[in-house]
Amino acid sequence: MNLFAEIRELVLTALDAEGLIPEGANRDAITVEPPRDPSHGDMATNAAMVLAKPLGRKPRDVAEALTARLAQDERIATAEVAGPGFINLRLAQSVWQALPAAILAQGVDYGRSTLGQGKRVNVEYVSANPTGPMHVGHARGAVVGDALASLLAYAGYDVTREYYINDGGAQVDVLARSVYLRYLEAHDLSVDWPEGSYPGDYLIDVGEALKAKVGDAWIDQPEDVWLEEARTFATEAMMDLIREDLAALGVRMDHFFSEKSLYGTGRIEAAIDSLRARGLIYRGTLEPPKGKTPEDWEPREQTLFKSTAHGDDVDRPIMKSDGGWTYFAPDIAYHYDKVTRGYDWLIDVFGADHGGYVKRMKAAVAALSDGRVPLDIKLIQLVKLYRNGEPFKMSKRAGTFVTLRDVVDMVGADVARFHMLTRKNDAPLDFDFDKVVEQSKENPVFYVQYAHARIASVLRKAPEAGIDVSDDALARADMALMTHPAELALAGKLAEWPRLVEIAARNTEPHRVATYLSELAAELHALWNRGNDETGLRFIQDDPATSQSKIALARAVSVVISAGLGILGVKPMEEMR
RNA sequence: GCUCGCGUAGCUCAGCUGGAUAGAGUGUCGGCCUCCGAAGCCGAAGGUCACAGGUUCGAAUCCUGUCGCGAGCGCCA
Repeated sequence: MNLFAEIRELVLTALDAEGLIPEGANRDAITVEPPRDPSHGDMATNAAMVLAKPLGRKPRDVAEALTARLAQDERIATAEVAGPGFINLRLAQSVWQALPAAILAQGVDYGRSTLGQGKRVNVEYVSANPTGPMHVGHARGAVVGDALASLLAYAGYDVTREYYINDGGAQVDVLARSVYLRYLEAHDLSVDWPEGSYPGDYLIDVGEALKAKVGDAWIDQPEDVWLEEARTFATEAMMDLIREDLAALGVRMDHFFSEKSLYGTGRIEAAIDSLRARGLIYRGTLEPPKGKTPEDWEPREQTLFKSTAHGDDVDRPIMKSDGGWTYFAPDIAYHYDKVTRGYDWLIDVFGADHGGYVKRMKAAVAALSDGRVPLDIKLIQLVKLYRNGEPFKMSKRAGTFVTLRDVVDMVGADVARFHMLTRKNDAPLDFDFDKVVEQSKENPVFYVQYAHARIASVLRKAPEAGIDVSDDALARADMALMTHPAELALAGKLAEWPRLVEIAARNTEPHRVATYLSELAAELHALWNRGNDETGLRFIQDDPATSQSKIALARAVSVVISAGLGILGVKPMEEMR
């Protein structure tokens, strides 16, 4: 149920009845939205201004004809022409009064949309290299990807959450060698750590586990004896670690896809052949990058993907001079796999440092799907850490490296998640360990939770006054008793929720949910405090029937907060003392 | 040099796929607890939406250019 969509249908019906939509007019351009200034009414439509030109009439003439027709509907209290041709609508009081009951009947599914029409979308996120525990930077990508997936599911898409394991490249060999050194240490042998290895403490346990598994069989043995097995052993251990980190943050994947599974199975070759069949693979020599030529640059013939055919700036190599694939080749194969699995839409959530790969990846998917499957890439900007307002310096060497687990241990998954969703993904994020747990209104996590807890407090207290506050009873409350403009305005805010969901989903911007929840919480707090002076606005009244009508409104607010927090992956709090 | 992102109140940021007088928090100043949770609320003050053009009924939003900040730029993922 979406009140804005309903009224928009009403407007379109009225326009048709008046014969005001000429052949070929763009109906999609006609909108019904909340006016920025509440004094303009509950909703406003631009219909007259959009249609004036194709009709060859003045906007105000069109508007007059439309308002006359709209005013006949019982849901419309007043319809007035304003400004350059806006039509401002005020809805009948009964429309707002009916909303809380409708929300209580649907529960957290109020706001669910059919926008996605069951289309299948694959959201790939995190995809951290399996070489160590996840750090804060990964955490933001994980949270944004996870919330985006939930948002799209809520908006009617069939969503798959997927993690691409980079277990095929050279960094996994480095990992395996590092684990081998820890294995030797587990046997009390002293070792040298070469430059570029992973000396992190987290590998000590892995070395011990390896010792328990193979005993002393690998001591003093050459790499070809142990490397392959150590690689498998190490990546599995790292993925266990990563899975635990994700679980601590409340992130659950539907599918883990192994890069390694693409090698030696013909799957990379198949993907490249698919491109070759389209005439997009060739041998050639690239120009050096303009302006800044690398010192060791020399012209070299390579196997290239003609990504420029689909919008890239230069063609990209897919094969190294030693005959091996570049990292780009398995990426192509992986996305080819996603395309062949029949998804209608692909979304990749990458760190901002991968910005240079956006165009080539889009080009690859466009080519492989013949433009059928859109690929959207969300780049996640850095997280800047603070402690009490002071920048928090991270250094792997000094051991002050902040892991995802550190963040969860210090502030909790809910606080971390909400805070990381208060900003657009392409804006840097300040994360202050002290401020995010502060209990004040400058902390949006707290502010929203506090609103929910206050309502829960009312629901606990009301039965003492003999008021039945079960959802069933509240849904049957006599809402005609809820008449104060401040209350009707709050119901109006609840009416925006389904619309907000669709806007956020269309823009793939889960942070809009967090913004909306802050606004909703602010209106609840405002109404609450008005009750200090105007006792008639308190939720608990002497008359049980009046109480029920007001509590039904409050309960509807908490339902919407729960629904919104659910998308963000945050648990609503019943009390905060 | 090229590509992408960003530039909105002193500070941190929202801003509805183009709408009316651009909004919050914070900071400054002034109010509100005998009262459902004051961890909150109300009010005042604060703006050349980086700059210059363009598109149209209408631009913070779309296009072009300029400036500033960040990231990336052939066998590393």
